Formats: sequence, structure tokens, C-alpha cells
Amino acid sequence: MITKETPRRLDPQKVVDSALTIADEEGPAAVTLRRLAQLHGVTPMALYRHFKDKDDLLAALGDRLLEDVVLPAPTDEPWDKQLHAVLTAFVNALRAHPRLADLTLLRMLVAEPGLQIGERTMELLTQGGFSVDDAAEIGRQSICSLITLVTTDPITRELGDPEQREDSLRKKRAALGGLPPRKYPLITAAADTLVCPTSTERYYGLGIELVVAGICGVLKKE
Amino acid sequence: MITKETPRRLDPQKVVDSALTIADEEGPAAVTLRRLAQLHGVTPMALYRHFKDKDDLLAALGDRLLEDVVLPAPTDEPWDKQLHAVLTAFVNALRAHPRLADLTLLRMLVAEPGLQIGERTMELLTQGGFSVDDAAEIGRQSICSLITLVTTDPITRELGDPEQREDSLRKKRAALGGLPPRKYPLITAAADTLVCPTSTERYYGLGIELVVAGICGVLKKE
DNA sequence: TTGACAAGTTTACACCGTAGACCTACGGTT
DNA sequence: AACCGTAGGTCTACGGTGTAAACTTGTCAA
Repeated sequence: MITKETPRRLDPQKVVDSALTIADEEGPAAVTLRRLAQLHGVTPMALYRHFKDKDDLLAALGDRLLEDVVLPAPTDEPWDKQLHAVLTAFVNALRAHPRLADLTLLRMLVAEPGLQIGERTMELLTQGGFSVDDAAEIGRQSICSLITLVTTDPITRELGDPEQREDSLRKKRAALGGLPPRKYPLITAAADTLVCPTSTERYYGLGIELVVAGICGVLKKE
Repeated sequence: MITKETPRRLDPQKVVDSALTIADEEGPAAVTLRRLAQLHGVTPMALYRHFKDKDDLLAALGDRLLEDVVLPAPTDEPWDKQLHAVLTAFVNALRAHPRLADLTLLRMLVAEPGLQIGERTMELLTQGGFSVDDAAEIGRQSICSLITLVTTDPITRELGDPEQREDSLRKKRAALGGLPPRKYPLITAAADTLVCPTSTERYYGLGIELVVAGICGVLKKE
């Protein structure tokens, strides 16, 4: 029988879960070893039995994000259509935890799911006509761009509290709108959009489109 | 006459200078209020007379980077050529301090030089045929992509010590090369390029080209 | 001469990641 | 059944961080 004080309690998976929700709600800086420990009724040092150090824990977070990517099955569509689908799947997974998206960068070439995404991307790029080297370089840059797309998403970037969020946006809009229109006619005209894009879907749609179009564009030039 | 212990010593500009070189040599995490204070023969709290808090100091770093952007004069070349030149100028300035490039993001719509870059970019985009709203959205995403390009530059990303750098690269290459080639034929084939691109100039050239090509691509589609 | 004020100091606090030594209970070996 | 290695958790402690609050001091204008 297991006593109330079961000897083996800490589940690394659950720790990662907690860290994930904390980061989602309060930002990555709020993820603290002490806090995680307390959340699981354990001493901070207990975490070191499961993670080498804090970076190791964060790496586990990154891995978790990558695991959520559901790669679409290959089809007989043209390569750029398929690439678009793969990159969209990637972005969709990251969007679940925007504040942590950049953790995936370091794990892309380490964790299994990341490697699969990378291989698949390069596959499509070579299929499109790129050399292996070019595919590698372009693939990495594209992935980086998309991670940034999620990280800098101005909509979910603000803190959770919607009231505070609205307040912050209003202030920024005011600052931008208060600029001299003679000097910055376009910026003042587009203040609203610059502070926060109109639609989330449009934001991501455009971001992915830009990347794919860029790839097709340089392909033609070469 | 000014005594050895001159009463007004701390020059915020010089503090920013110090922070800049520290960050360049040892990464942004090495920039510490205490360290900066000591470097200038002053108490940590003295810095608070010149900067609201650490974020404010970092903002000043970001501003400094933006000030170094030398915007090319308008010409009668086609808009996309000119845009390419503007973005190149932007990237070139950031490349001087790769570890700090992302500090500019928050300052783009606040500091003077950032606003000028933004206005100019939007100008060229509307000139190319985009609506003001589209120009705003696309401009921001492009800037973000380029900041990331510099931030994730795999060449200067490693720590300064060239011996340690080479060591780290070798280890990564080995890890990548040791993967099952059956499962990851392309990744293992391109291991070297993935770990570190062949040429810095090619890296940046391609990065900027991808952004501009992307913009031209989505323009045609609309 | 006085007094406001800007710049720097002192002290203190709460928090962080983590090194090192210690306990403690389980599971396999003999 | 006795043993012991070891995995998991605890305790204590250290050096580091940003910064709040109250205090000192030199400068200059009135």
C-alpha cells in the first residue's frame, strides 16, 4: 500500500505542465524553480533529480511544444502548397503557447519531432528545386521567421488581464496617434494596425504567406 | 576647479557604452546594474538617477542601435530595390551588436530613428501598391524577421572565445552527423550548413532577399 | 545666507539558481 | 532474511540579482 507520503511523487511531466500554464498566464519570467516546487509540494532542489538545471527544464518545455506539431501527410499537391501546410501546422502548434515559442528554436535540431519537421521541410524544398545546402539555409531561416511571428504576435503578447491589455493598447495608440502627422503621415494613419493587427487569422495567414512567397521568389531568381 | 571627486560624474551615455561592450563580449545576461556601477566607480543605485529601471537602460541600448542606422537617400530606382537598400541598412546596423538586436523591436515605434525607418518603409510599400494597412502589417513583420535574422545569426551567436566556439560547433556537427541517415537523409547531408552557414555575407544576403521576395510575392497575389 | 534640488550613498529586502551534504525507503542480490 | 546500492527528496547555505526608502552632499539661484 502506498502511504499518503508516497516516496516517489514528483512527475516531471506534471512539472512541465505547471511551467507551461504559468508561462502562458504570467510570462516565462514567472517560471521559477521555487514556485514549481511549491506547486508540487516539494523542495526546490527536488527538481534537480529530474532536470539538470533550469535550462534543461526549459528545453523540456520546448520539446513539449514541438510534440504538439501534427505534420500533415504528404500529398500529390505541388511542393509549395505542401510546404505551406507544413509551416502552418508548425505555427499552429506554437500558437498554443506564444510566450514560449522561441524555446523551440534550440530544440529543433535535437528533439525528434523537430528533426522530423526539419527533414520534411528540406524534403519539400529540394523537391522544389533547391540544392541541399540551400534547402538547409532557407529552411532554418524560414523556421526562425515563423517562430518570431508567434513570439511577437501583438495580440496575445500583452498580459492576460483583458482590462489591463486594453489599457496598454490604448496608451500605445495614443502615443502613436500623437506624433506629428506632417513628419509621419503613414505611421499616424496606420497607428491602429501598427499597435495591434485587425485580425489574428489575417496576421498569421499573412506571415506564413510572406515566408512561402519569399521562398518561391528566391527560387525563381537563382 | 574640479576636485578629484567631481560631484557630477556619471554620464549615462558612457554607461550605455559599457553595457554595449559587455553585452557584445559576454551576452546580455552579463549586463548587471552592479557591474555597470562598479565599472564607473559608483554605487548601483546611482544608476537610478539616470534610468528609471533596468528595462529603461536596456531601452537606451536599443535606441543606440537604432541611431546607428544610416538610411539611404531616396533615389529613382524601383521601390523594391530601394526597400532592399533600406532593410539592408537596418540589418547592417544591428549586426554590430547581434546579441542586442531584439532590443530594437520595442523601440521601433518610440525612438526617433525607429520611426523614421518605419515611415520610410511604409512609404516604399505603399509606393509599391500596398494599402496603408497592408503596408503597416507587412512592414512590421518584415522588420521582425530581420531582427530575428541578426539575433539568430549562428556565426556570431556563439561565445567570443574562438576555441570554445569551434569546440561547440564540432560537438553540434557530430550530434547531427550521428543521426540515422536512413531516417534523416537531408539533415545528415546538410549537417555542416545547418550548424553554421558557409558564409556570413551569404547568410544575410539570403535573409534580406527572402523578405523582399516575400513582399513582392504577396503583392502579386493580391 | 539660505534653501531647493540634483546626484550619489547606505542599508535593506525579497527573490533567484544551485552546490553539497544528508536522509530515507525501495528493490534486487546473496 | 539480511544486506546494501541507489533513486528521490530534504536541509542549509552561498553568491548573485533588481530595487525601495531614507539619508548625505555639493551646486547654484534668490
